[in-house]
Amino acid sequence: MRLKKISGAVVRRLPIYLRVLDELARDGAKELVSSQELGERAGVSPALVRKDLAWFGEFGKQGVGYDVEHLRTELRRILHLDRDVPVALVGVGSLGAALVRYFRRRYVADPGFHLNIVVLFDADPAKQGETIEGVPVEPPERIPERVKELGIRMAIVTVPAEAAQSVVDTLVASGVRLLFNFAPVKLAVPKDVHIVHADLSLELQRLAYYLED
Amino acid sequence: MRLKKISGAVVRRLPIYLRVLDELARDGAKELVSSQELGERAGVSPALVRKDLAWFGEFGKQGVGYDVEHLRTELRRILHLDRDVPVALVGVGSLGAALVRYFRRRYVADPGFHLNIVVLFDADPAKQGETIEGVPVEPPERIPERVKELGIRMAIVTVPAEAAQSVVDTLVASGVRLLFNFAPVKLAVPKDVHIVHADLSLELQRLAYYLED
DNA sequence: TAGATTGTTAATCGATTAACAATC
DNA sequence: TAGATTGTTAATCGATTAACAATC
Repeated sequence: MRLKKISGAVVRRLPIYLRVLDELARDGAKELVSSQELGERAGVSPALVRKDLAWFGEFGKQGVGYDVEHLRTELRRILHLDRDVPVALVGVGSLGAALVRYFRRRYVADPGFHLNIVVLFDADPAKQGETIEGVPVEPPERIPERVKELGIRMAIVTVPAEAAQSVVDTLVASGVRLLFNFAPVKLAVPKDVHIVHADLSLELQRLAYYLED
Repeated sequence: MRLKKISGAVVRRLPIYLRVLDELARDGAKELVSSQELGERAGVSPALVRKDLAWFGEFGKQGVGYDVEHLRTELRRILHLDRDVPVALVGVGSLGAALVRYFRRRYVADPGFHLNIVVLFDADPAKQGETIEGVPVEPPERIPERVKELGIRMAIVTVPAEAAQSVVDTLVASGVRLLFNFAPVKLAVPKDVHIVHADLSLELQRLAYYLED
């Protein structure tokens, strides 16, 4: 039940807070954390930490701080990371394959990481039937069928730029609503579909701006 | 000569404009582009396009628009993408190797893409001496020496989280000022060092927020 | 109780949009 | 010239910070 629309800037910080809480829980030194310390570790001001969390409820105790375990549980719930989320990846080139390894290993090693790549798609027949980290590669024609079977609502797109829009259309038509796109193109999607762009070339180019002359 | 400090939000949009101009130049249909069309293709309002560009000079003609080739040249210059920029990559795991392939192929295929990965470093002796896309892998001990020899001011960091801070310290001490970091940690660096974080797990986790309940 | 820290409101800051005179 | 579009200023919007009463 979300009363107000939470801004993207706030949502972007939630996983950072969660990561800090995971570290605090792992080190186990303290059961409580203040907005001061949480902010310091997350790279955010204490006031903003309190304001961000207050959108979702009253998780702290005045004069005391936040209970690490409790806040962790709440943040996991808010982020829907309290249960497994099946994810598809389309485009098993070197970047796609690297991401499968990266996320699958994380999933296996970390019981708190509920994002699970369960199926891969690639148009290259030579790759179909292969597995990467135990996950099978299937032909793109099977996207609608498999997405429905597996209840997939999130997908990673690592196909070449020319193929991206058509792959995304198929994914969206099949019911996928959350996309993590690595193709260097602007994608057209319905308003209820969320896209995060990881445009690595743009990021590297933007760094070049800061080269001193 | 930069009179005002340009905000990060503006800098982030410059490579997007450049990409749109590259597309327009490739298609070759028009020599002129309006802030209206440039904005539409870049996903930005026309007013913001004009305001962003105006920070750097007067590139347009009233009543006419912007000359595609001229604006392209100017943006390349502003972004320091008018000449080759040598880049190092540290951490040749599957993600690092995938990025080398991705960026090297782009560099070879696209004469306008001046970001060139010229040296790789990895602590694994089994990888040292290997090459990826023709680029040699060397031991991290050689970072200071090679960075100086090659005049490197930009590096991509794809080492495990535990190793990231120490690698970054070495890079910075060797003269690197621009970092593209894929390790899921906050890094401490001097004020004159610029970091772009590509924290892929955080991005995927933030998408999960939008899973409907 | 006294000290600490939250949750929240008001003030500030910065970025985007609207509007329009200048001018091609 | 008339129409179009820039460059720029003022208005608006949204996000962050400062401040503090509430309260543990």
